[in-house]
Amino acid sequence: MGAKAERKERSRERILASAGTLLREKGISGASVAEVMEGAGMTVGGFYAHFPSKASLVAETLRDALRGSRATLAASAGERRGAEWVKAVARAYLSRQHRDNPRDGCPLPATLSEVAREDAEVREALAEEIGEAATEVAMRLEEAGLDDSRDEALAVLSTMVGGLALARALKGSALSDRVLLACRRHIERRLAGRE
Amino acid sequence: MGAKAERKERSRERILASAGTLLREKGISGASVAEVMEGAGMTVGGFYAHFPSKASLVAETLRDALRGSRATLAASAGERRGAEWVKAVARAYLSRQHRDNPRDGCPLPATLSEVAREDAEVREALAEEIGEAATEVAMRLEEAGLDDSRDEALAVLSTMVGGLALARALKGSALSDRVLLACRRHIERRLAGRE
DNA sequence: TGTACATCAGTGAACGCGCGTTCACTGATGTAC
DNA sequence: TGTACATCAGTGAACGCGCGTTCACTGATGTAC
Repeated sequence: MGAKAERKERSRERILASAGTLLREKGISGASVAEVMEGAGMTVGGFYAHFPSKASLVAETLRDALRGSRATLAASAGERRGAEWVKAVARAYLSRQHRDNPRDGCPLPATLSEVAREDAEVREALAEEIGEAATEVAMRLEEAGLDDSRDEALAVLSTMVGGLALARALKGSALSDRVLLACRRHIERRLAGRE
Repeated sequence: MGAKAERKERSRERILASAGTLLREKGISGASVAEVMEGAGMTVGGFYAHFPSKASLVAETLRDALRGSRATLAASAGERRGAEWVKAVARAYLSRQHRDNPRDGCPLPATLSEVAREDAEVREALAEEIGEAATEVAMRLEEAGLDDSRDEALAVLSTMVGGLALARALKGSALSDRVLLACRRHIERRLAGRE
């Protein structure tokens, strides 16, 4: 690969990084192509040398950001296994730190409502990533000896995403902290007495 | 009150009804003032005789739609009490019927991500309505003999909203039905063995 | 190795469009005498 | 009861603005001989 192609590849990564930040902070409609490109140190026109449309960028960014977020969360659970791993991930996900710093976290709470109205391309990207996340959680729940571990994993993911999105929407109210704590406890209780 | 004031009041209700439908179907950014007014049988300009800004309309509509949705759900649980009431509400909320007909349901799954970025006015409206919904659910959980009933209520609400929003975003994938079912079962298990 | 031509990532201005909001206006309703 | 004036809900066109996308152009990199 020549120097030209390498430069292009690096530009593409800067675009995805910029889009990742903006998507987490402002959602899909709030992340304009012009602002994404500005964040990547370029001007609007260049965008279409990298992506055929905004929808395509959103699909790719969602995939990228979800994988990144999943890796960060897994790292925060460290060497734990089974129920302890799931509890550690839930604690990190449903933390004030995560609520107050969208740009470093999971892109879902900021985009979930909008994804439902996006092209199939975007929804398929989400479906694949959610499927993998559910598999990862289900594995730990199985270690913990739970039945129907995949269904439990999907319910735990729903509670985490719903709880964090709700806590963000309620910021400024006493309910916000309460929702985070309530969801954390709820998940912990479901796993009480498991290894 | 004269005929003029009555007419105005009826216009206001038509605006709120139109905004309610559009908010549930297209979210906040997708419900334009012009389209809301068209749905109410009027032209754009008249809007500002009823509301000082779009944010104000959104706050009022959210309140109105959340109350309406709460009443519908309560009706679907009928005369049930305690754990049975909560299970019936969760079944109705996390149904394919509700997932596939946003316009007749809860406005939260379609707007949650966006509300976090709205004015304090909108977020306060949400906080009040969520507070009341939590109180209503907590009452039934207390009847069922659960400890920390208010926290459990907030967690159940988070799971319902998160699960339905996720199921809508995943529409077209096999995961969509699975998420609905998983969240329903998860809530039922939490209440297993309660009256 | 040096020269001529081809490629194409990125620029910057422009496109049509829909947004929230403003405003001069109209005409039916309400009030004063 | 009848007439003259005031009010104000709603109209329809316009405002400035930001959106996603297009396009003629540029200049550095790559290729051919």
